[in-house]
Amino acid sequence: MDSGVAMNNLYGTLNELLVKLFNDILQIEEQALKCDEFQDLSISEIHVLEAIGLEGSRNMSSVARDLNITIGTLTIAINNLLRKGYVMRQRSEEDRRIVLISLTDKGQEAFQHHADFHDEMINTTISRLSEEEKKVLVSALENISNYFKDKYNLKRSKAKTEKTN
Amino acid sequence: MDSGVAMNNLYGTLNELLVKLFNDILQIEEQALKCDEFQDLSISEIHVLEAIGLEGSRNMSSVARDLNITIGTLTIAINNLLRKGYVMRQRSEEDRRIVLISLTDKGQEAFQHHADFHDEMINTTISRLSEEEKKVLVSALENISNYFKDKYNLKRSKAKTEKTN
DNA sequence: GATATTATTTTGAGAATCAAACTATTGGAT
DNA sequence: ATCCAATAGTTTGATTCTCAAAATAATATC
Repeated sequence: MDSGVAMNNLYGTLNELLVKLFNDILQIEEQALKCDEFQDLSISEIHVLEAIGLEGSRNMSSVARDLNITIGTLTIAINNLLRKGYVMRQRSEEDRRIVLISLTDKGQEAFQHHADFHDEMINTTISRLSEEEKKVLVSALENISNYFKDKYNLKRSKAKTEKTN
Repeated sequence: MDSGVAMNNLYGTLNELLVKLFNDILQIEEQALKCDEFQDLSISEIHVLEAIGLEGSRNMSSVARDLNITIGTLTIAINNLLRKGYVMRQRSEEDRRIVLISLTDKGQEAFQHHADFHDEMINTTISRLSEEEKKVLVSALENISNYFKDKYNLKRSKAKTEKTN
């Protein structure tokens, strides 16, 4: 609520920092993407590539579920990624209703590029923190995460290996 | 999810936590919004209300800059918020080119509702940390934030020290 | 074989966004 | 004073992301 009590500026500081970091990361992800050879990919599209993953083919439904978008939305995204040469689409032989999608070589490169960005961001962050800071940071983030999970019952995207088919 | 956090696997833990938190926060913000009386507000629109703020009027340019959107985009958002009764719009008397926008009572209530969500999130996090840990967390986040700001030259949205309430 | 179920695509619509063209106002320079 | 450049916003046209609902196609069930 309105937290009228004392409220040393720790609260304000922390709130500001988190909001700032959140905005920053969104911007950075966007920026890190656009600067390179994969300029024709949007953030959403990168997330689709991420969800498809490097290992083999996945069907539309499971990928859409992981991304928390409808299959219709995914169909459109895949159409575009297909046109740009990042993914392949083929029908399953066993069950011809099912559409299997997978990354092309180009798609795998884009995937890797994005993964590298994540790596660098995390590694650089870690390297700048003391051992104690690392512990506290992880513990604080776990706290927030658990609090969220309890309080709102979230649909978590891809928590498991998702081979239930 | 192990809370033991072997430090050698810190990278994976942190990466996972961040990705998870990101998805969560987006979903929760949406959800926390929709559940209540302000169902006709989107996340983007709430962010506009946030940027306008409780204190007096602001002009279009500065709000757009804070939100990292074009003035044209903001014009459209303001048109809708006006129609729904969340904001007021009037031209400045001193310089009639300038349009001043501010929150109506209803807009202020929506602002506060969103601020409460933030409050609760932060307070819950803080309350589980010791004094020492609080300091460490702030310092760690500041460290990361500054690194980002330096490395990518980010357009920062409103870093003003404002108190919620 | 008829019907129900499943997997996906298509269609129609609505936000959010941008760039570029346009309007209105102000501030200088002559 | 008048004309021109700069500034502040709005409008327009287009694109992307999204959903819900209708349509299509394949499989499963009875």
